[in-house]
Amino acid sequence: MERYNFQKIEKKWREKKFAVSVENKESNKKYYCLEMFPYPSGKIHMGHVRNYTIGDVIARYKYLNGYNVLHPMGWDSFGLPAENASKLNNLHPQEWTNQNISTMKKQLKQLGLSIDWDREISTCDKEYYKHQQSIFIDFYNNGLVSRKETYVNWDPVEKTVLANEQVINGKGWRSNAIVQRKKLSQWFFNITKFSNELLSDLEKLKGWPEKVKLMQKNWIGKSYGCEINFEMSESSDKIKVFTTRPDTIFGASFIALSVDHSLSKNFKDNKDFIKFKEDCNKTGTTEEALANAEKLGLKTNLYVKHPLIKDKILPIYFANFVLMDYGSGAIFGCPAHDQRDFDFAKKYNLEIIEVVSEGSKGKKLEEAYTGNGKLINSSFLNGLNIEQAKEKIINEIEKKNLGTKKTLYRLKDWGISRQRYWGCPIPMLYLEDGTIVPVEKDELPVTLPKDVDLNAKGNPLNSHPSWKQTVQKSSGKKAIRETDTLDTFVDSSWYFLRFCAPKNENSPLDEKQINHWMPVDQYIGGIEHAILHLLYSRFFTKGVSLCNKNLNLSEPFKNLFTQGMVCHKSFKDEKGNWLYPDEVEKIDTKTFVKKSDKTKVIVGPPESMSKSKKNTIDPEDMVNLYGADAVRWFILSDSPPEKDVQWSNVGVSSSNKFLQKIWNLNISIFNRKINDINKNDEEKFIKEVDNYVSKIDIAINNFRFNVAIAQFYELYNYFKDKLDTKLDNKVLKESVIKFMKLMIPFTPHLAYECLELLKCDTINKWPDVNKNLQLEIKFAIQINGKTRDIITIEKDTLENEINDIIKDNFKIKKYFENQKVIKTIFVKNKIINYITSKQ
RNA sequence: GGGCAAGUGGCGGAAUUGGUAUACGCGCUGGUCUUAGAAACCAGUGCCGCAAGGCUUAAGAGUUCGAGUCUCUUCUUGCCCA
Repeated sequence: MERYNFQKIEKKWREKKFAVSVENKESNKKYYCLEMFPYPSGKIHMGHVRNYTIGDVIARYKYLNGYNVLHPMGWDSFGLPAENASKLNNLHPQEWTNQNISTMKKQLKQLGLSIDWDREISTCDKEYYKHQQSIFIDFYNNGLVSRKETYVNWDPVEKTVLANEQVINGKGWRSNAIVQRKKLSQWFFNITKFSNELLSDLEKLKGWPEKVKLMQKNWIGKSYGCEINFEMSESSDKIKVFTTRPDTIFGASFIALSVDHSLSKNFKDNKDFIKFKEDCNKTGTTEEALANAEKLGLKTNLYVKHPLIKDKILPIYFANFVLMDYGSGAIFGCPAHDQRDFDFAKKYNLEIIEVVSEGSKGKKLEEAYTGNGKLINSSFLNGLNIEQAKEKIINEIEKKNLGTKKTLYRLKDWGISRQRYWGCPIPMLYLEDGTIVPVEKDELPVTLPKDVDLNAKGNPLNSHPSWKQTVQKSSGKKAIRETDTLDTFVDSSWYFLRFCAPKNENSPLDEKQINHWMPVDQYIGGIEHAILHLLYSRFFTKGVSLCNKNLNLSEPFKNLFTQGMVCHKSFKDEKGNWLYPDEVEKIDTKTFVKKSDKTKVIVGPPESMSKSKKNTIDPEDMVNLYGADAVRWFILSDSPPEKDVQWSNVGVSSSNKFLQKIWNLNISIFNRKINDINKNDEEKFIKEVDNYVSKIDIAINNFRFNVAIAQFYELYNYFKDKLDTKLDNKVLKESVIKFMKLMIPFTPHLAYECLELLKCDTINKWPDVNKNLQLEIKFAIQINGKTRDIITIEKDTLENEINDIIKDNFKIKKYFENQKVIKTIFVKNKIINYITSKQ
């Protein structure tokens, strides 16, 4: 028997561009299957293999079920790693990126993915980013872009702005330098214009994991509270204070202001204040940094009147934990019920008045109490719970004209300026008269210059000798280009729209195609993008709909699936150096040694594959050794797709062996000689196979690929037993054809080869799925809730028939001796339970 | 500190959603074949017990004829937010 030669056969089908699932002209059902596109970092990794294999199973499954399937792929190809790599290798980011794309594309093709490569896009390609600039200008013209002075996380070594997630424990993620606060003029997308929609539309997303929706909800962070005006004690000036806990107003003991509060101008020449402001700017801007930093304050000589307690005055401080861009830049401190205020009050010896109590009176507070309870020491609020008190105090404040109810979101506008070269230039001009205007659309694209010094500190576009000098076309006025580039999250916030018509020259967004293909029916990617990428994409979808009335989109991704990571053991030698898996040799089940000198190796637990721990496995090596089908099969078989999977070379090797067995099963159909056919078992056999078809179909639909694969093993075992029976070869062959069709989404090369061999003429049609075909079932007999026997009976056997069947069952009989049955519970096709008691 | 998941053999995991716990795979053990090994094939494999049988889904309680599944308490792990 000829062995299955995966090298030869995978190559054959790859070259045929087999069943690329794009168009299926007869059908009008559409299905848009999208996996998160990769950053072209060099080579694909196992995470990509898992992500794209899952997507491919779905795309092929839907295609076989008669859908027109859009299954595109592209490259998220702008970003800092290209700049860093080019500094190391003296290679231009463009060339480095192109090389990586070409390597990774070859590798993806090896996996046999049903991707429509005619729609390939790359975000660093000016054919892509010119459209992005056009969308930016539309957003600008529709009030979705603004320019604001804000504090940013500044990395003093990299001389660049860091996103919050790039700040780790107050330090830059790359440089490890202590991050500073720096005021910069930045471009923003006004994502907060959609705060409420972004929150409420989450309810529409029935096909998203609850976990992701919850994370988004917390990120947007809607809360309500109120603004209260505190009158100064020495003048009629007022300070507007925002709070989410107006119920604690009677516990207020001080006012804290941001150093940027308008009142600070009175102190601009005060030495203490200048020093204090400098100190504040040494802290980062993340909530975590603010929470962990020591609470510092600077007392002023000013006081406000308490709005509800006659003759009570509160001191005013500047404080480092109050930020101008949250609320109004001023808070009232209620130390008893806010930990920051508590720390502050302890440090500066301020009054701590308890106004919410659990009931355990008399105890001295060791920390702020933020739990539920009843109001005390609060005049007309006494006795109410927090929610009631909030409502009542807000009413009272509004009635007395002291302030207003406000809804507040934790979500902030999206800062999109980056002081970097390898990104999409922001198409804005600064004219000599100080006005700022967008580049005119017929002047697009604003392309990146090729000759740039990446080793210069700061922004390379800014230090370029001539690039930023230009003129405004219509007026001929001299202008300076914006030298910041866009955050690369912008690039990935609309690529799914561009895939609908990637070659449309006239418009970034082809209305007809977008209205046809959108929303994405299934989006698949890592959980690490649960918040930002998905939120930004949702914002963009709403943004482009606002700018273009012919687009009617509210949400981009109908169904979302987040797959788990690929993990592997890590290895360290005795000195603590990380070792690659191929530097290690297995001696027995538990012992590993270093290949080179046979010294002991310490084995670490399975962890997400990472270059730093050297616990990576190169997918290309695996494909060369075991074949793409075996790699695909293994990565789907070993764990549910939403959970982490542990890579195992033994596992992929045994996948390869199983595929060989499948091949042998197909070959044996041709070698099988049956003279004496017995028709009796035929019906049962066909129904049993159809039952597996149904089970596998359900498993695929529910993304339970590991379960589907277990069913495949069972089905194979079932077939193997039938080879030696008197079953008609024709019947067997028809059933093997069904089997191979079910395999297409998982192992397309092998499946198509087998189907060709079997001369199947409905190659791209999924087998019919008929449910509940089983004729016989296993049935449990219980006595007092304990299973005493399992019998095989015809489906839908009735209770009295069961009683007859088990009458003489010796396993059961003894339990009825000296007992009477007092109750029977019968569940059709499942169990019968006899409850007995002594006679 | 708050929120959300999860905890099943030596390992990855399954269990039709309250009805046969441990499917399927890996590993391991024994056997056939082979000079030997690999591969392939056959058999076995939760724990205790010679057996009949008993026990078992992190631990403990509860609801139920019946709980891996529901409720409560505790412990452990992971993720997100602080």
